Amino acid sequence: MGAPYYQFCPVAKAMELLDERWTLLVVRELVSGSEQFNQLRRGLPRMSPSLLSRRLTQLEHAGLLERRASEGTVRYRLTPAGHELRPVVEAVGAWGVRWTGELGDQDLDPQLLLWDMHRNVVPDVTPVGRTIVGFHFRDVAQRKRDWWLVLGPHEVDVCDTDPGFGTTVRVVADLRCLVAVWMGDTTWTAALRSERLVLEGPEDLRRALPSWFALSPFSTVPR
Amino acid sequence: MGAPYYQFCPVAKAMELLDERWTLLVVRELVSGSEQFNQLRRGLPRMSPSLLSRRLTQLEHAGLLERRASEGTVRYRLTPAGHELRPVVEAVGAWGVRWTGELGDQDLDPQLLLWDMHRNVVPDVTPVGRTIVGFHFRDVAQRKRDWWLVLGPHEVDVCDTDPGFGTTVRVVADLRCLVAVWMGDTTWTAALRSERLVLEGPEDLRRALPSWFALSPFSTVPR
DNA sequence: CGGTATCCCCGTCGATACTG
DNA sequence: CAGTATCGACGGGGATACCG
Repeated sequence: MGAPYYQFCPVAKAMELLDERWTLLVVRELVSGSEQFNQLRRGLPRMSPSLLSRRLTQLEHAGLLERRASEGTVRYRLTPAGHELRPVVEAVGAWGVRWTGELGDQDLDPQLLLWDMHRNVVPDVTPVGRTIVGFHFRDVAQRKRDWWLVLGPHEVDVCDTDPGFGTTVRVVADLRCLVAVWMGDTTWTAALRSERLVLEGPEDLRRALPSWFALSPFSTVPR
Repeated sequence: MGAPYYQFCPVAKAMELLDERWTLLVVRELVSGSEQFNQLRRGLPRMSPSLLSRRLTQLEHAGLLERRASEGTVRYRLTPAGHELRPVVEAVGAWGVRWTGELGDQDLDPQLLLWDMHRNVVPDVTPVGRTIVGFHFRDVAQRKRDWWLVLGPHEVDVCDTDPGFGTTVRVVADLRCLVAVWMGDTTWTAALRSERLVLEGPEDLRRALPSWFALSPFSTVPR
């Protein structure tokens, strides 16, 4: 599907598929649990829909995923072959954590952070009923400064406008700092102590909030 | 160095480097022990020298390898960061072995096979002194049909013309069959029994020859 | 929600030749 | 041995608009 290398080496044969731009990130999204087109888009905001569509078709033809339409929505699910790319994604990510260096400001996207966090809310640990977590990123441009996570009993939603239920707890932070916490480069505790991250709201909820989120799967990679 | 994804995800940051065409194959060659420019070229025959040069520069700037000139030759060596890509190469290759499907005729290059085999000759198992192993691929075009491996006491050379010392043992085979043996998709025994591979020469050497070569690192991947 | 349809540009890559 | 130099084509991908 990609350009051939004309080598029998399995690394070459695999990379004919995987070295095309965006491909492994699409796989990452699928491995992370996204199934619908627009879910994938939210995890890949800079990818054009036409290219996403093409990549999904390629992956389907390569036997890595199955496209299935049901109940008015289309779902993309990894096949066994696709699932076995998880170790590849993990190996690449683990290497990235260790050797990729400081993140540029360009890499710090609040939407991506919230999208990642929303998938990693720990059920049964969040308060009963609906909880609204507000986020305010002091160092980000106006338009992308404020976000909300609506933790419902059965699902979590990301909003870029006030959902209007009132905010239960508020996280005020430098985006870079919250990303560092999320990636495991620092801890909630250290971030709070440095005051680059502040929690606002009732004391018990402020104390509890860090436990509501599992960190990035790569936060445990030693560095 | 590659086009940015504008994501803080370590998979994305890593793939900015690794998703460019040829890059991971260059790393594979370095992991496999090649150090000099023209050694790398032999493992990447379809890659233009200018592109190889560019990739090496990129990898150097990314801190994955060190370029060192000594005694009139230039050597490229992986840094610790580069070495840690070995698990990535292995994961990609293991997936490739399992899910990449049948090889096309285009992928079967005798030169690459010989180059791979020459790096995996087991020392202390080959006969004392100089041994010449001839290869004749029945199903390959005239020009690339005959090859020789010169097993010396301290090095192994690949030749596409008769080195002229006389051939000790000769392997006559379908290229696809020998590749299958090399990749672990079949065994020397099965190949010999099927007569798609024939050994010519003194009986003791014919018996011993399979033990002279370690198979591809991916031959042990279960499938 | 789940995509197509264009359109154009720019950069990558491939091919080939050549050099210290 | 270890690369540069040059050049052209092509096609991947970004952007945007639009549709069922």
